[in-house]
Amino acid sequence: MRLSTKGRYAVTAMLDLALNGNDGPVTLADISENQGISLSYLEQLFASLRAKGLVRGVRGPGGGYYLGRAADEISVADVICAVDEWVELTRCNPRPSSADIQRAMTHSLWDDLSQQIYIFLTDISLEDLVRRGLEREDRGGKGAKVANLLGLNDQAA
Amino acid sequence: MRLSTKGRYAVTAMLDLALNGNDGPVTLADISENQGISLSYLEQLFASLRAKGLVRGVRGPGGGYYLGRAADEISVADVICAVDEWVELTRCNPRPSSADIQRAMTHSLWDDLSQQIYIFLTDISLEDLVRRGLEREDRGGKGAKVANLLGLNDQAA
DNA sequence: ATTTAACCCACTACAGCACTAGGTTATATC
DNA sequence: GATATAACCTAGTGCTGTAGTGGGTTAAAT
Repeated sequence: MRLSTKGRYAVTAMLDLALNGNDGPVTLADISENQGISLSYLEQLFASLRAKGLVRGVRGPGGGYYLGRAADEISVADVICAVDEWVELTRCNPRPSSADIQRAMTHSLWDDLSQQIYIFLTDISLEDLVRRGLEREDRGGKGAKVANLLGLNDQAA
Repeated sequence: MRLSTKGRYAVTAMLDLALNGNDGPVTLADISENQGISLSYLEQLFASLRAKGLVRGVRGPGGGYYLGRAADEISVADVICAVDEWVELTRCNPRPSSADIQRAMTHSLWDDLSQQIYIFLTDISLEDLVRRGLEREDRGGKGAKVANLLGLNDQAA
């Protein structure tokens, strides 16, 4: 398991789709402006996402991207794995020294942890994130929350 | 939250200390050989770990490193945060456009997730990892497990 | 026919990872 | 006290992956 800015970009872009995909497809140009990511970099990310069936592209004018499945059927782990492609080769020496054995020990313990993180992220869907975010908007609605996020409550917006 | 090979190196090195720290301090030279990490890189990592009090160095011959606290008092999050130092700057524009607002939305959702992962890793101690690993050695003891890890069960070791 | 926007490919600037190579200090041993 | 050990420190460097630029082509709507 790996967790980098690349994964974050992918997840936030997917959240963008989840939030705005209801009224037609979302263009990469929109996401690029929303998220402040370059268009071509997004194209690379979405090529990976598309290969895993996580998004569906619609060509031509009025086109863009939809989520490939329902938001509650796409886990955070799905998205991160799609763009990160870790191969994690644990090569085994034919004649292991005691150092090799130590390495295998700690490495296997790390793998356990990695597996636990993976399972954890598998259980969180895009829908979960969106709903949990919306739940905190009891008072004031979406605008107030965003304004609060931006630290705008005491100034003009 | 960030999760890279650097964090993995730090955690496996700390696990090395947890496993071998009972009979005297562990030298970085040992860890370097065990884990296949360069000595100087380990020194850099341990400088960070030392700064956070996660390890305690003993100088001179027979010296090395101990864990700074008991293994059940050191979480995986502690270790990863010590070496990764993510600053995560979320700058706010004085006059936010609708794109800024979209960005703040998805960014805050990501932060929620990041927070959840952090809490998750805070609840896992080095002791947990070691014990959980040892628990699977019911049959055959440590040697058999390691041999199995190395795929050695059918060949000479 | 033209425009839109997905889709594709090659190349490049940059940051952080991991290493190399030199030091200096503290301490145990002879 | 001389010596060896191993922590501790600093500067520099190659490498890998990130993120971007700049060109394309294809499919579909107008």
